[in-house]
Amino acid sequence: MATQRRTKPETRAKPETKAKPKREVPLSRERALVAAAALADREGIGALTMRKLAEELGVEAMSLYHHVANKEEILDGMVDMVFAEIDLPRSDVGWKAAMRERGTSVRAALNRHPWSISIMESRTSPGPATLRHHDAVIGCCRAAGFSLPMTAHAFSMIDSYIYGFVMQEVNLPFDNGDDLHDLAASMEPLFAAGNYPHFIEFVTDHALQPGYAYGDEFDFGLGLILDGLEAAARKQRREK
Amino acid sequence: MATQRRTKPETRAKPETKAKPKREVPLSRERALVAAAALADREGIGALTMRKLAEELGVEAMSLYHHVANKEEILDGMVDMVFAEIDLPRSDVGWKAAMRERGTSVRAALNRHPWSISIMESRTSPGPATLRHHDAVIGCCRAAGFSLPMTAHAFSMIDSYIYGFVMQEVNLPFDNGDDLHDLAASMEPLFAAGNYPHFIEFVTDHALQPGYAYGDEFDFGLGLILDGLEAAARKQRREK
DNA sequence: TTCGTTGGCCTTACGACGTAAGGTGAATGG
DNA sequence: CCATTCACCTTACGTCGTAAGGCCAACGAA
Repeated sequence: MATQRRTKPETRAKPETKAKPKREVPLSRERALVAAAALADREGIGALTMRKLAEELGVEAMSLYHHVANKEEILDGMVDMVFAEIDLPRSDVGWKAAMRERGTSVRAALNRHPWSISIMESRTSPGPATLRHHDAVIGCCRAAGFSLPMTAHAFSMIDSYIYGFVMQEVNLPFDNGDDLHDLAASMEPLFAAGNYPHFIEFVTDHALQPGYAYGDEFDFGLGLILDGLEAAARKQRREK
Repeated sequence: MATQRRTKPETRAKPETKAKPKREVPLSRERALVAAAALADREGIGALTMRKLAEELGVEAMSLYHHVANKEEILDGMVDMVFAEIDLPRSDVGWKAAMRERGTSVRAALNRHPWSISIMESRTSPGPATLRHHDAVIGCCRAAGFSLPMTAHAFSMIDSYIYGFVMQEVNLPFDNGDDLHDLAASMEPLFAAGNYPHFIEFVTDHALQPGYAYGDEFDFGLGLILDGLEAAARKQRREK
């Protein structure tokens, strides 16, 4: 019938000969989101522009708008992709272990994609993976016998802690011991005046000591929160 | 040297007669920062541009660069202004009460200036008010007999929780019960498919109930954390 | 075969943005 | 009285998100 079908091998075989090489795989919302996340991982969220993203995909900027409404939608999609990476709480262990693992997984995902925490906080419409994640967390609490108010407490508290922790962790002005010492050196003049005595003691005698890593604080806090929630849940059950 | 004359009365007396009315109070870093914060409070951080800020001050955009190096420096200064608003922990009450009050004050300040949490996380060089605040918090813990590691735990944990909580609180897609119901209505199609059963139960049977306000969760979590820290500090002291 | 129609991608253009470079004019200090 | 200084302005550049519309290959129907 038609002279040229999409599947005709010759037309596919030598795309380079044409001025406009036919794309073997067409642009799509999914391809755009994956490329956007990869670009943000590699060069930072500030480098994610519609033009750069398009270039990455071998396309012009405006072509993206045939698959997403605007840049906001890309950011929304990226956040949802991060949530899709997070392990849902397991149902074959107690709620505490499940929540600990889930929290660790959230932290890991947000650290793998440091841009995510910064765009999460301006996004307002959760995607399906996000909803699935929230649903599983609530389900985990409910399965453990938490009342709805107690579930709200646990949900709010654990996630607040994780987000706040990662927010600080991701933005530490150093990535290793060397940077840390450089930073300390650069703050010397500030300290010279004798201000901030407790802060300087804390930094020099503790944070700068070999073996200290801020990230190690995470487990302490998460454990303390889970223990506290356990006690609160028990107490509430007793009073009921 | 006399860098600033400004006090000569006649020159100041009739500014309106000139084509270029002489500013009665000259531009300065401080005026710029105050105006920037006010503008961000009023129209959101997205509306804070060098041109709008300048206009606010009756000046052209480039004039700002005689008082600040760049926009980053303005953002840094704004964050420090917010820290300056926060009550330092009192020293005339126990550490727990002091920390509770301080936490409440932090939350209030961050809520008064919803843009602050979003720019805090990209800022890396703390200003004097920020350092003063951190110093006071560390000093409060130390005065209560906390070891340096315990101080690190408390500091990290409390602030992570507060920042994470405010980050969620500030970005709730609703400001009141009406918005909340609108939102719920808009999510109806998502729920119709029977997905997210726990989430929907949680929202309809708890979060949407009259009298529930997310902000009320704050005190529960802060209290639980402070109780947990108290127990941990006591235990550590016993083991020492 | 021919011929509209469709739809994926491109071109051009606009009004923001941050800010580099250099100008201008009034107050200052010699 | 004049040279200097300095606070503020003008102009301009490159980049951003994206509106509007064009182009062309692949298709369905005639």
